[in-house]
Amino acid sequence: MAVDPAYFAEMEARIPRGGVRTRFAPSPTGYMHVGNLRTALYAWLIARHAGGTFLLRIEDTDQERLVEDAAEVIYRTMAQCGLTHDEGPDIGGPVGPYIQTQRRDIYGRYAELLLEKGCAYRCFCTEERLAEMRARGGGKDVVKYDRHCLHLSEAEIREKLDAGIPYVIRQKIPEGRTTFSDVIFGEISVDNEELEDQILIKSDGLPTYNFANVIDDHLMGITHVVRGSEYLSSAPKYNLLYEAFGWDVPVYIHCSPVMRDAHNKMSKRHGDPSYEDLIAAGYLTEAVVNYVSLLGWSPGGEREIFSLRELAEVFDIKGISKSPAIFDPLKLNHFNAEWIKAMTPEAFHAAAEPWIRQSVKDPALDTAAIAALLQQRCEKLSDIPEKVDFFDALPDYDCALYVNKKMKTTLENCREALLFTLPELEALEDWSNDALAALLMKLAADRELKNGRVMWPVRVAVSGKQSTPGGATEICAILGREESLRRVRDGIARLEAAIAAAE
RNA sequence: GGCCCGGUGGUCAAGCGGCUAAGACACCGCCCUUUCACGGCGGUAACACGGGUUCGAUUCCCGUCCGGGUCACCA
Repeated sequence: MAVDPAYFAEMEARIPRGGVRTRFAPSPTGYMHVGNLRTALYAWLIARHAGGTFLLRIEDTDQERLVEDAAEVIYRTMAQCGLTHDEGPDIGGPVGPYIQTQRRDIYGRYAELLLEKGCAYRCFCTEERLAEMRARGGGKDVVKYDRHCLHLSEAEIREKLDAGIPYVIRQKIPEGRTTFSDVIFGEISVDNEELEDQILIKSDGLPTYNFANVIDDHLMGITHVVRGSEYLSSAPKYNLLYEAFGWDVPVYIHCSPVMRDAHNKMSKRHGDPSYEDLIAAGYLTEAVVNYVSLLGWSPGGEREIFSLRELAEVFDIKGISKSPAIFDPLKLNHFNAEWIKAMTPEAFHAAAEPWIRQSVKDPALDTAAIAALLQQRCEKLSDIPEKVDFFDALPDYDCALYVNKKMKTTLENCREALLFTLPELEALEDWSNDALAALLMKLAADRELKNGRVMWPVRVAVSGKQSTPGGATEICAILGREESLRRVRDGIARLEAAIAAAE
């Protein structure tokens, strides 16, 4: 039971020194929400900006909440976002293992060390006794552990140990006041009276998050700890632990949460989107990363569009804000639209094609040409199917669509326009957008009409929709001669029926 | 409830004692235009409140209010 100094010396020797080291340490719940992604992103950016090391560690000490294959989602999300790690469970590294359940004996050893230093003690209290203690806690809402086991004698401890009574190891909080420093929040100081003798090692022998975190961050040489602000209140306890071990305290960066609205954090429970949900909803990874980076951080200038690489260049911890940020899907839409517009036509076509094909089944239709019309007009890829459904099949539209005040169109003049346009279209040899446009504009000019007087009825006839990506001629060019002419004739028939019905 | 933290337009935010208080999204209007978009131009809209400190407070201090976090053998 005596601690072995050589063991600790060896562990210390493994710690990489010099250079920035950050980590992302999720617990595998099978869900990577936007807040998690942002935390990972900031940790990654801090490391990359400094030319340091970024590592991934899986915190799976809660046996009751284990989710099958949950780590896969994390690996996948990180990889897709470009948040590459230099060390981690899948690729190893100098301070492994990187999965907490595989480090079990490490925590045990360090807990023993604390025991020997007199900074921790064994507690044999049962759940029942604890519950009782809280129950008779008087009028207080919250009751700290009463240190019932703090003063057990060696003999008593021995006796209980021999009897096989389960126990936990608790941190012994000293008297006084603890002050710690956070890059974002500055100096924070609390009275140790507020701190409980928290459990370090659970009765199942596994460490609590709080303990494992301190041990791992130290043994893995983490220089900058990035985590959510919900850990701000336990930071003093961490400091006390570092002090007890005689270790240097890392730089703390506590980030305020990403909110779904003014009162609630983004959460799985509320159905808020995970990274993968956003991708499935038609968002681009670049846009998500870009937008998320700006939720609670500002580069200072007026520029907002940044690639991951550019973010790594300009990222500065000082730009992280103290207050929570509400996730605004509308603004994400804007970033997505910007990233879509920035794509090459080829890249956009590749990304858009599956979405186009959701509603455009006819293999003869040119998805590249359709994509070209779409690129400036969609915010999310998921906007696409609804916008292009008319290519496949003309919807059963209402002739009221033909009447447009701004275009000065009526049922009658639309019928007239289609009637004089139809034979010209039938005679047109070059069925390209340019030729179609030249023809229709000439037809309008010959009659001293605004282009819209001809374009509008043709566009309505070939699309059957109020608005479309692309105008009359672009749609005709994509539909092809036969289908376009068929739809124009159909339009004439519909107009005649509508006019007859009106009379 | 105790303790900790926060509070600039609807949202994200710049600001760090002296500004007509940036910019972006959203919204509205105009222009462009073969629809819708894109683009261009313009507009509405904010320092939670009350005390100090100061020649001068959005900026510093105190209080109030509001909001968040935390007080587990969860992370």
